[in-house]
Amino acid sequence: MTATPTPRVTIKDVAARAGVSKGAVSLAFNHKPGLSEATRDRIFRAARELGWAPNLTARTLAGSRVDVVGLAICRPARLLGLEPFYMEFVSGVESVLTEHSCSLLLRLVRTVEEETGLQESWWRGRQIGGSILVDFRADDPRVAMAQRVGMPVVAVGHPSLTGGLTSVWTDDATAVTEAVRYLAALGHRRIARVGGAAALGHTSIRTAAFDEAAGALALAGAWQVATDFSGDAGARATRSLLAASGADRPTAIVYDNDIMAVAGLSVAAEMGLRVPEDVSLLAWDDSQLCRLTHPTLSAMSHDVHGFGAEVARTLFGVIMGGGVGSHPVATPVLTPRGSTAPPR
Amino acid sequence: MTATPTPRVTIKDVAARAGVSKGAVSLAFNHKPGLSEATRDRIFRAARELGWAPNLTARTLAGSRVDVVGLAICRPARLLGLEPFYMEFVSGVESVLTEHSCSLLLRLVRTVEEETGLQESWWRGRQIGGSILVDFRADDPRVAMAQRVGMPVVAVGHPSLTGGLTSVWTDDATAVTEAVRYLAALGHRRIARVGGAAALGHTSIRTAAFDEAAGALALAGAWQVATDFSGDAGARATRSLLAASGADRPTAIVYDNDIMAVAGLSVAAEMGLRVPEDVSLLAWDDSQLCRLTHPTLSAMSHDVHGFGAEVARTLFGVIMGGGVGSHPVATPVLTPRGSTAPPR
DNA sequence: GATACGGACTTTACCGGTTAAGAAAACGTT
DNA sequence: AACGTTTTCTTAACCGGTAAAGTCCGTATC
Repeated sequence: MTATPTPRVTIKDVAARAGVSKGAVSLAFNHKPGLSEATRDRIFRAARELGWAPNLTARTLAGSRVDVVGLAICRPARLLGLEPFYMEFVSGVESVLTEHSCSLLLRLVRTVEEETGLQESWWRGRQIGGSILVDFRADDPRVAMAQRVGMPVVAVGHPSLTGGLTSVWTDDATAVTEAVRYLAALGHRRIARVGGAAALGHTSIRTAAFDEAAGALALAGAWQVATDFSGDAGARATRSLLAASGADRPTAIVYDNDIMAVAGLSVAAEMGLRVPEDVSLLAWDDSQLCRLTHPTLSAMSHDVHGFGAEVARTLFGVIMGGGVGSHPVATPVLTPRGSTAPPR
Repeated sequence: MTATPTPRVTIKDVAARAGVSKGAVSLAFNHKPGLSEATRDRIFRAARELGWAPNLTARTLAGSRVDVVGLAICRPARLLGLEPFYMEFVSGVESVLTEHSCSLLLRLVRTVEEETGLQESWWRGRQIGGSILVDFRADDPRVAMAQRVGMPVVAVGHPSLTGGLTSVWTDDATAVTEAVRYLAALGHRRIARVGGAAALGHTSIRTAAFDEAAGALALAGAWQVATDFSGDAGARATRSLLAASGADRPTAIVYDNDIMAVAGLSVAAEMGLRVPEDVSLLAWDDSQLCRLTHPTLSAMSHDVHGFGAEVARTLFGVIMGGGVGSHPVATPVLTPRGSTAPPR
């Protein structure tokens, strides 16, 4: 297997076998007019016999459409494996790509700058026909890059962050407000939020919305902590929030993803606090995980798979030259389960 | 953004600006000898000024190395999002690919046949320089295909399944035996195993090993159930196992992944059984999840991230023309936590 | 001063397709 | 029968690089 001499079959071989020119084979395989049914058949038969399929690299170079879309994720590799969100998002994206016989070019990067360079070189090198941009931050360099080089992209994030790019987003602000209102309606007056990475745009949006909601409801206590989305960070944050006593301790905590909520659940148990009697917990994203814990986790439920699919569909629209604009998708909907109740 | 005319900068432009031929630019960018330092500098300066980087598609077509590796996963998109295993595996693979400025071409497929065709066309089309094959089953068609076309691949699976392909695998049989012995040593005589998809090769290996271990230890009861790896299936299986009473009920359950173990934990709680007093649970893979539950989950711990990294390293070896053979990696190691104890 | 040689580039022929323009045969018209 | 149209294919020029072979030139050798 070391350097097995692979006898690559090319269009020339097929042409020779069918007794026609390269051009004819190309016409046949692209279903273009200008060939008789008879020759078309002969060509396809020859191709089948030789087991030939057009070389996509050459096809791409010659200027036709590229059937690969890019996705670069800017997060340490180790952390990524722990987050259900991305895998589910990717699976949603894939579900649509597959219908179009399109593949996903995936790459983990360390910084936004690295991603910006990568995306640009993917595009310039015709490696991709378009790209999905995620994890926007304020003044994101990818906005200008995409516009400068004219790369078809879909930005996953609020329009305020994604500039003039076509965007697909969920209304995080409204969802946060709803979460807080729900807990307040249950009677909670001291509410905390364990947020995600502070650098991310959607984190700031949620943070601002939380502050505003807390103010509007005149809560007696409102805390916010930033984390890196990991379960460990969620556990630490929960531990320090619950370590306080009396009026300094929140009676309800909202998490920015579900892995942290699971961690919070376990910290509460370990500290001898009952959920939801002593403290209410509310997760985000709502992967299957939330239904597997005991008590089950109430969550701001969000169809991440469907979200990914919608992003992919929108990208195809953009690549085809349409679908530009801002595409809000369904706001996460509150799904009460066993981890939220009125405070004692 | 619809169809922005992109002024693509090519090697010709750079050559013109530097006042040299295309060939010279190519030499400079591939760090090949035959150019004076002065021209080299001039070329790089010109390239920088024009913001040029070599077009990878063209470079690939011209016959140099391809910096993309393939991975097709044969599983319904929806299910994939739920499994921590793959995301962690992918993140491990990525961590090594990134070092080599290499990207991953990912695609979900429905059947092994579809994957076989896809992999072959990726290879023939020079879309990839090599590929990672996962989820082997008996008489897998990918083995013959890879050998026939001479595609560099690394097969993730036991050599008995992967034919003559270079393989990276963990010793599932030994691990299962160890898991059963451990539970038996704690005093358990009735042990169940909630396994994965029956069609997968490593599932059969584990199933056989469990049977053998159960026989060798002359257990009073040994059950095995096949699932689709989902938490729901794990919950169902657990519920039916624990519904029995007395001598028909297992006192310990081994799961084939951790999501099912988490589900099992919650089912036990819901049925009023205490873990580990009434029933011991043992997870597999051991993602972060196992440390986030309460009680924490004992597991056959397996560095999935490192496993992915090793697979990627091996693939690079194969692509370079070496590293052929069978590469066993560390056997999952038993990590006792809070979910296992002697039966009452 | 003719010969050989090595360094610095340029030329040119691919890689495997696509596609515009051209040519030969088949067809319909008057 | 002469002439314009189609239909059916072929030719040849790209796409943007790589790499082997060729050219030119300054210099060391005898």
